[in-house]
Amino acid sequence: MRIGYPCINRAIGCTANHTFRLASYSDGRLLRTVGDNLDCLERVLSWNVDRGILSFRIGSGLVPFASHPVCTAPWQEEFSDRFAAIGAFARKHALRISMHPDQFNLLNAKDPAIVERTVTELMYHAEVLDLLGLGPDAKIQVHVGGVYGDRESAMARFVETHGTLDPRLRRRLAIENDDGRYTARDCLAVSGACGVPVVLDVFHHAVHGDGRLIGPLLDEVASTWKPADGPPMVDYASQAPGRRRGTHAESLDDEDFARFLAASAGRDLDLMLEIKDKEASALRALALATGDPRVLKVS
DNA sequence: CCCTGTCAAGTCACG
DNA sequence: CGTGACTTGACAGGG
Repeated sequence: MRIGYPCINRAIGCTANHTFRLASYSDGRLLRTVGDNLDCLERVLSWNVDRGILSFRIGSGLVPFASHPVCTAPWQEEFSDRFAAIGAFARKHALRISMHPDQFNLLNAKDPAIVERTVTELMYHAEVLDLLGLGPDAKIQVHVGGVYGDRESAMARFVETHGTLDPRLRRRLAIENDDGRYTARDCLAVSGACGVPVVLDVFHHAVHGDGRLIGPLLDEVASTWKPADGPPMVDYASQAPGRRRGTHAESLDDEDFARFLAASAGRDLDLMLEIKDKEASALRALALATGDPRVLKVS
């Protein structure tokens, strides 16, 4: 199991998510920002590898405005060597890399213009992973999308659009159950219709699921992943105590995490910890999962 | 230097 | 009908 965290490392003191206002766009500003972001991404991956953290989700803001018409800078050519070097590092250490585009990406939107913008944005994500030279196990995980008052039709639209996607994108696409619209069962139905792998978010399943136990559900979800897709990806979080239901916890809940480990034992999967304190909880989860005695004694 | 309103994009629940 | 939440705050102007 490769454990990781999304997008941001709070310990190093750099961010790979530098951006700027659209109004202040210039090619120079964009290239400078992308260079800064790649510098930090490189540092984060290296920091992670040194500590045994082998999964990482790259933030969508790595190249700000990449899919916006304003973005005319040739960042792909400018940084192709740097992408290749970072990707080579990831392959050397067998890192599980993924991305998770923003919520306004809706492949099943009713408005064709929204679908078109979504495809452009998702193609940018595929381009980043291609430039890194990563295989199809480097996934782009999205939610199924909106319901629009008719779940069946909305799911059918997703399946139809999925069939029209550029193979460079389709081979990387995965869908994840969300916390209010599409359950894991819904995602499995969509997967059955078009073959897209399903990322199980265990917290979303707890907040908005059908009550099924995690173990059997993991087995069902795992069957949607073909060998080329890599081990199934699973997102984990726990409820923030006293906060509104569905809010992610600030730090790892040892007992909840231990329950997850017990329920998922013996299965090959890669785990993304969506906890607000990021790498700190990932390190603790890694220690708990591998039975590091120094940590186990404390808890 | 710190504070805070605002930032490309969409949907939906909630008050 | 306005606001917050969503995988993730960061930018930038004003005090």
